[in-house]
Amino acid sequence: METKQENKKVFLEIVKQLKELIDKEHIKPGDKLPSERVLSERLAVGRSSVREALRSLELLGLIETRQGGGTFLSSGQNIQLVEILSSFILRVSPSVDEVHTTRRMHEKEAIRVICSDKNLTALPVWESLFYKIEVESEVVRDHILRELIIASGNRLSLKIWMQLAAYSATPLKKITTKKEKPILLVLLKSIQLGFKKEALEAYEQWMFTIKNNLINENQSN
Amino acid sequence: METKQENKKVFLEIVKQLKELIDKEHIKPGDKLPSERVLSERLAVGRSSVREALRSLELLGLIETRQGGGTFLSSGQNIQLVEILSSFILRVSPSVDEVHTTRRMHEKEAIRVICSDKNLTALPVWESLFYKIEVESEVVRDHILRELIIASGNRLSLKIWMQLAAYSATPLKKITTKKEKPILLVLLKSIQLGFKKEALEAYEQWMFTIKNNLINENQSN
DNA sequence: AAGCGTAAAGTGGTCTGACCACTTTTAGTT
DNA sequence: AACTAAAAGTGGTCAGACCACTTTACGCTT
Repeated sequence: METKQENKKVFLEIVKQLKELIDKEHIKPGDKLPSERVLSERLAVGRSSVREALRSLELLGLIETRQGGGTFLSSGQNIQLVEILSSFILRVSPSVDEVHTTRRMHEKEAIRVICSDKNLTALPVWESLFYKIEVESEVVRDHILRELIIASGNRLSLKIWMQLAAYSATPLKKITTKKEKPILLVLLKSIQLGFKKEALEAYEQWMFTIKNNLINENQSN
Repeated sequence: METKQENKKVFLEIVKQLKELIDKEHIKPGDKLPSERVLSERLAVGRSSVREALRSLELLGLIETRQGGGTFLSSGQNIQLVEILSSFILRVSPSVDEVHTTRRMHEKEAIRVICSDKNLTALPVWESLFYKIEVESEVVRDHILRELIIASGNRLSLKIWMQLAAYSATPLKKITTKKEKPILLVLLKSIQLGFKKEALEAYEQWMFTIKNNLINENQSN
């Protein structure tokens, strides 16, 4: 009677136990999971139930399966997710513009958070980026943005952003020295000083520059 | 030899066919899907394969299952997704604070977008909310926030927000007349006038009030 | 004829065993 | 030591059997 709370579906319970097993056995992305038959024995459930759980995780892109080989903890991204979710839930796949707007939202918020926290503005990564931009000049844009969001400390936001970034791949990935470089330096310097307003302005300028670059690219084609 | 491209896994193929079936038969959210046995016959596959596909979609929250009742196309939210995804990918489930911060981010951005667009500030829904708050006083907070994001026009942001909102269910769902009401009226009025700064300030005040309410609630226990 | 209660049918939940296709390992031969 | 073929391991799929639960249908009572 009192066990009604625990009366979850078995395959969901397996998903949960699978996660615990991964943690406990220190299975890392790319590593092999126990075979279906072994799992079914260890968890004392039927193989079909194990398969239902594994198939679910596969659709989510969390594991990869090779027939005859085994089941492996996934390492990379999972593009199917976005596609399936959007085709089922939204019924209309999100427009390019929506993805773009949403990822920009997360980036701007990261800047706001960082500028408001002295511990974050003093992070060594800003010096590092400074150096890379000024000397190497071969920095990928998304890398900088990623660092911003990582620094903001919101891992959930980072995860969402990575999904969006993977979805809206930018044609021009690396910075163009001429115009972008000075703007980026202003952005980073503003961040280091905690100048929120200035940082956001530089960010907007940066996005504007990127946009113009894209237009020029398209025209030359 | 040339069929190697189509050599997809059966359960993925079923997921695809299931989607087509839903479209073709005009199955709407809440409607019942054919039974597992029927599906297995119609698609000429084993019932276990059908189940693997259905269980996958269930984990995604796209369908709901009632034992003895049937399988239904999901209508509402799906909590599990965020939880499972984050627990597997992030390896650390997002803290309550992260979920909270992220959903607030989307709410604030919606306010910014709305205030910057005359077409949006003039939306009839603001009058409607105005009326509900002032007269009925029984409005659910999340409902107001949801309208904000809907109005902002970013369906993707809305989708993400709904996930987060479902995850961080607020104990106090309805507005408390005494303190919140005037703040909310300021918020809505500011939006109608396109006063971005004032609207955001009112929003922050609102969140502050809610936070205080929660603290008081906890103390009285 | 209407209402009710029970039996039957329908449906998801789970397990078992079997077979196939493919990969990895093992063992044996050269 | 290198190569090859057999064996073991593993995922992929199917069929059948029960169980627990819900919905439907039927027959009885009123």
